[in-house]
Amino acid sequence: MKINKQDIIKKEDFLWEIPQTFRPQMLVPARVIASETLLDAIMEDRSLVQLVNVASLPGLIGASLVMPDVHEGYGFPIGGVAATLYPNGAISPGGIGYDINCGVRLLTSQQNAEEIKFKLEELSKEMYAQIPSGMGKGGQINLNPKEMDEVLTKGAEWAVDNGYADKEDLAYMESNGRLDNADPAMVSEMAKKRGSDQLGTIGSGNHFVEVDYVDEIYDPIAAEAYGLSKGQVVVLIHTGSRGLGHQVATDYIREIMAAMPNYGIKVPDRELACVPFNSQEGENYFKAMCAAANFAWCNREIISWEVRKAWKNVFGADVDPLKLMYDVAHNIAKIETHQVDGEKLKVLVHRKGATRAFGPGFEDLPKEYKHIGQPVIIPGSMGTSSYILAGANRSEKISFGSCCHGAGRKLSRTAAKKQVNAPVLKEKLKEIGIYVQAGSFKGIAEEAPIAYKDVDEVVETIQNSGIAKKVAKLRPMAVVKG
DNA sequence: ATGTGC
Repeated sequence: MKINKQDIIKKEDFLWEIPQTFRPQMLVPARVIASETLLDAIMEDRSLVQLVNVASLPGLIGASLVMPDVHEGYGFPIGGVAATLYPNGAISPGGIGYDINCGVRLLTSQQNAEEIKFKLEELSKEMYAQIPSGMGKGGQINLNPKEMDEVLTKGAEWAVDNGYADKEDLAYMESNGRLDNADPAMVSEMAKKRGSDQLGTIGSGNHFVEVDYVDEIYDPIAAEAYGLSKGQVVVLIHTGSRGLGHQVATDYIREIMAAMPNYGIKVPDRELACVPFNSQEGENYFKAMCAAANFAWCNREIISWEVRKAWKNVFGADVDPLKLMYDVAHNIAKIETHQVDGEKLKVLVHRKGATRAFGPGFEDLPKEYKHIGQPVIIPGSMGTSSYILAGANRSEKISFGSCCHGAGRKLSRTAAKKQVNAPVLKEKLKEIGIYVQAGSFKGIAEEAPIAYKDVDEVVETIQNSGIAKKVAKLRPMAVVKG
């Protein structure tokens, strides 16, 4: 299948549509949120073919959607949103991704960039020492089976109960860092074993811990509500459920592929394997996915503990504590209520490389954010800007309350490695005041800024589409990578 | 993304 420009209709500025009539198996139209230039870039890979494939999944409603940072992924595009009818529509592990509850959080300090500049190199080294990173790497905490089950059930709350964090953090996390449908019994022993020493570790690839400063404020009222001010030093943490979530995805993709024929489901790409949510396999996967999501929230909480420890070691025990601004998941499926064609429906929203972005009035928000909308955290690539946005009510109308999740990959990892001289890049970043601490030059090359789309353009497109609005821009000062 | 691959 090939998709050409003439197959795409401009619905409005920044919203494009491949109509349902494009392919007989489509149940709904496929939509793209993008500027014209980004749309051209999106057409370079298989993202739109995958988007059209998603539009044929059983129970899919409204439209299959992609964000301006989209690129191709396993079956589903990364940067995609798919809502299926609950409880008899499809659930598909490929629509969530291998790194279940990969996500981002932002910690805010009371210090400004000028004040900490002279300690930056020391800080980046101390953070690198405190935060285990890299492929297959374990950390300090070894969970016994009972503790593992508690983590899978309680999520970030486990970190609070065990002295790694204060209770206040929980209010500042999507779903309070805990999904109630989790069932540890649905997670394989292999997955538990792989995760047993991985709490508090970032892993590799695009995962990182980064010290940034607030470079620009676009919306002073929202910024004040979120506790952001110009020049302020903040910390971005990007990671997920590590080997545990990966194993859950592996286990259930296999099981669901085998079970699919029993439900008479045929999909255009085997990587879209799915079953009805209310089938045995579907329910088991959902319970395991929720457990893996809880593991990821606990992981980001323990990493925050490590960052806070490094902070005290460098700035002294009585430095003002780092506060959690917010924590968002961007690889997850959630049961939500949405208005579709004038009808209120319960749906399972698959967000794969997409962030929840409900607007003002949304219930699951701390009270000081409720009139602003949900914070959306958009990390850029290494050495470029990141953004804090606020979800807008328009997202509830056109994107099932979702927004983009990053800059979006432009080059494959292999292509990036060919083009980038990592030691030179590391030096160049240091010259412009960004300290990179990485376990491997391979990781630096794969994550080089040229491997990514222009985050400024992606965020501008989001703002113009109306699904979220810009609150602040962040600039990096120090990066810890795997 | 991932103890990097049927």
